[in-house]
Amino acid sequence: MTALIWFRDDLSLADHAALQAGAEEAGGIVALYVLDEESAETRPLGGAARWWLHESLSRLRADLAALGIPLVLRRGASERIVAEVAEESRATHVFWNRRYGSERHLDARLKASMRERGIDARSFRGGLLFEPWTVATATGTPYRVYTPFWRACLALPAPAAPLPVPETLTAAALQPASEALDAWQLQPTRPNWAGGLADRWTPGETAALGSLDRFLDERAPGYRERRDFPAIDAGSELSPHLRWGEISPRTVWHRALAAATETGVDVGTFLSEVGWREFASHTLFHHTGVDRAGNAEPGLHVRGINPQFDGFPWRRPDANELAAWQRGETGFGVVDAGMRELWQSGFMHNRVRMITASFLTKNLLIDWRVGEAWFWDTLVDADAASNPFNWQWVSGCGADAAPYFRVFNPETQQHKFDRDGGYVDRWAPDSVMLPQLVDLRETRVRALAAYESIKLAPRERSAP
DNA sequence: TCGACCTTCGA
DNA sequence: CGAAGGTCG
Repeated sequence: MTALIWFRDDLSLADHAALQAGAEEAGGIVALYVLDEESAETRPLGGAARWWLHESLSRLRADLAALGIPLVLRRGASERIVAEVAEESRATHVFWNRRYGSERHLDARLKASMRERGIDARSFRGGLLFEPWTVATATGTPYRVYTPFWRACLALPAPAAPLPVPETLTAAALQPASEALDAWQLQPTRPNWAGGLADRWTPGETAALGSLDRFLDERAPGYRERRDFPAIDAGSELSPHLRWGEISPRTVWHRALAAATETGVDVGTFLSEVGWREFASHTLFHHTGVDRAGNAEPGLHVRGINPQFDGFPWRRPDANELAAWQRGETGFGVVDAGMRELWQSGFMHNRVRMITASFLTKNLLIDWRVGEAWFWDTLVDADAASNPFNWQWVSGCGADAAPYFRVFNPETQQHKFDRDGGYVDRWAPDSVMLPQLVDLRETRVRALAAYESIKLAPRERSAP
């Protein structure tokens, strides 16, 4: 009896339901990771995510090796590879933890074809606190507004306690050959880029737990008051670890509540941020397919949730403007600091993400998907649900009827949240010398007019 | 049905 | 303090 455990967005040994089931039910384990850049349902990884994946896989491989289990690495279309590896190892069981985006359709097909061959193929709870089909309004529809969504989640039975790392694992006798991790060339070729990522981040399960503990010990007490100021390191920095399932949200949830009980610290605001991650994934689950394809335009990978915005008069991206935004050379300090923090470290402070996104979509009037694609490529925490969701939220074309007239003013924001200039000085001290790319007042008026145009006559607009 | 409400605001 | 318009119960 051999269980093939297919690792995907769950690169950990703790709270891994599929691995736990394999340890309990089968005599031997085969651990597999598939780099799938072929299937239509998977979105090709961005550069920063590829770097993270390389590091995370090498740590998972070491952690598994310490328990006597090799990690088999294969590249190709998931359905073909999993079938091949199951065959090569004479697997009787194939177990995995659920995914909730478009990939779940691929998973469903694979499960059916495995079962046809008499293999016990099963999926287990994945990287969410609540299964998306358990959260709905009184009329059974998906929530479109965050606050009632999260209230409903909190009224559900608490998420299951995280599972421990299995105490004993036995390697299956037949271990299929693995490709070499280095041969996948996940590391960026651009000199120095990976250096900036490595300076700030340590991927892997051990580091993830360390970040959570440090956050709960040191940062949670002041989190609510300090989190909006980008010059202060007030966040948990857990987002890339959650993205790859190096830590599960159930572990975060239960440890946070334990800390609250122990020390009385308020973790409500922090868990509510985990709630936003949850909301994005649930929303994507209910708008199946928007995370993939459907775009004629090259480089844009996602569709919008709200069809009313299909005819929105975005300006054709001016190459100079777009480059100035990407490089952090707009002449607006907090925008430039944010964009350079992103490029140099693979991350951007949450509030600054909103400011830079508002600047691109409102002041430059460039399609949110252009910015989404840049963030996808450069963020270590780039997530197929959260990234498009948050871009649409900021640009006012998400599921909720957002107040589109709410245009962030980067100067006002900088004055409010970086008054002492700590953040701008750290990342873009020369920004003050640069000419400002746009007139904030004129471009604000222009954006409001554009939004007005689809509101008044959504059907009269011709397709772009 | 209807009223309270909507993460992150600009002026 | 006003800026829409939809969501939710």
